[in-house]
Amino acid sequence: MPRSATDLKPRILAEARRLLVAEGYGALSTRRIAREVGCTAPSIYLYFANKDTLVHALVDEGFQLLRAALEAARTQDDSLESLCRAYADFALANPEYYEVMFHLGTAELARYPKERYREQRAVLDLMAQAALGPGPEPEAAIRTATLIWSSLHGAISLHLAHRIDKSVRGPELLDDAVRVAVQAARLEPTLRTE
Amino acid sequence: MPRSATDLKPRILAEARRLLVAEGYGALSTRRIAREVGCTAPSIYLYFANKDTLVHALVDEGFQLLRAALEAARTQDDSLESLCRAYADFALANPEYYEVMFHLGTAELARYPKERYREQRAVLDLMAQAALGPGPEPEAAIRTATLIWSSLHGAISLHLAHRIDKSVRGPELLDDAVRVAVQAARLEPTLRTE
DNA sequence: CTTCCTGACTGAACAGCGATAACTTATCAC
DNA sequence: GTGATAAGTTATCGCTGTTCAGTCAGGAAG
Repeated sequence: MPRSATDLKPRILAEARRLLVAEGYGALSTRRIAREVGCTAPSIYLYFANKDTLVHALVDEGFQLLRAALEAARTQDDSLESLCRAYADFALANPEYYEVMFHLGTAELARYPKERYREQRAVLDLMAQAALGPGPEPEAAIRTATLIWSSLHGAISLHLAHRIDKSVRGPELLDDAVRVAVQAARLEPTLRTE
Repeated sequence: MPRSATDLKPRILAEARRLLVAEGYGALSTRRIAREVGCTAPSIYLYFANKDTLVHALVDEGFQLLRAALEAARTQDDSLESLCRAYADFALANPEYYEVMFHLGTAELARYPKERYREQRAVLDLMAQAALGPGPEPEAAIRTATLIWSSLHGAISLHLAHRIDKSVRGPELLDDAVRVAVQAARLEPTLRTE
């Protein structure tokens, strides 16, 4: 067996990704990844400082995928609604990614380096542009985009966790959430002064 | 050291609650609880089938607290807005409870017995009543209430996870989310047919 | 050809986790 | 007193993330 030139790092990452998607976050253990890849657990620490940084790499991947999905949607239909729908579709199509991106416990999440929040910001900026255009008030746009985002995230999050009453069908709720988000964008300027 | 009559079960539960609130979900381990209580880890299994059921007991506690908070708010001001605000206040005042109630990983969450979703339903019913009153269409009320709930939950969830852009102040976002939720309740009947 | 170094990798180990089985002990009924 | 029952223990299993000392291949230098 050749020692080097195995390019272990991408193989570890690939296996982590595969395990995440196939068996969920709970199946992500350094030893399991190592076994699956064909090396020993300590080898992982040659390429990742700890398990957190490995998981964070997957989080980053998730945000890249999400951003790509949103940008693809925007080239087809540059409306806020289509953007929201693309966001929801991404979450439903990649629940494991969405979980690792947003549902890590607050403790794990706190270890995610703050600078990388830029990835999220980029996603938000897409929404902000769609909501208000590149207007003269970027702060208001971010505020509105955050509101839209949180509305979407709430419905998606409850839906993925199977916490929605059975009499409320998931897709309908998501449709409604998108509509509410769009409405929120229109109403937001007037909400505050009401 | 007296053997029996120590009433271990409530002490275990109390210590679990204390650890959850003081150090977060990550600090909840059977061994830690046992050490803190002054017994050994297997003793916990005399009163709880496994760690899940212990955690689920805390989840139930959380829902009871939430429900009590909502009902208290309703006696003061029977409006949807005050109910939403009470919900948000509960989450911000008890972030650890909110985390254990809603941010358990999907795997852990799937083990929570479905019958106990009634607790959540009760909370939802409060919102539904406030939104539409005890009208003739309970299904529509539940749908609207779910929409309101998801909007609130999204903003709270992102806020508690510190995922809100620093230019958007948390309380403002929550205020906006409450307003959007209230608007959603008013608009919901017309959303679908738009 | 030998020596030495470097970098990749491993085996063994540590502390902690949830959980189980087998054992001991205290209490109470008879 | 004796036996049953319940409560709590010790010891253990298999798992986790992580560290450390050691091993071994490949290449460079002499």
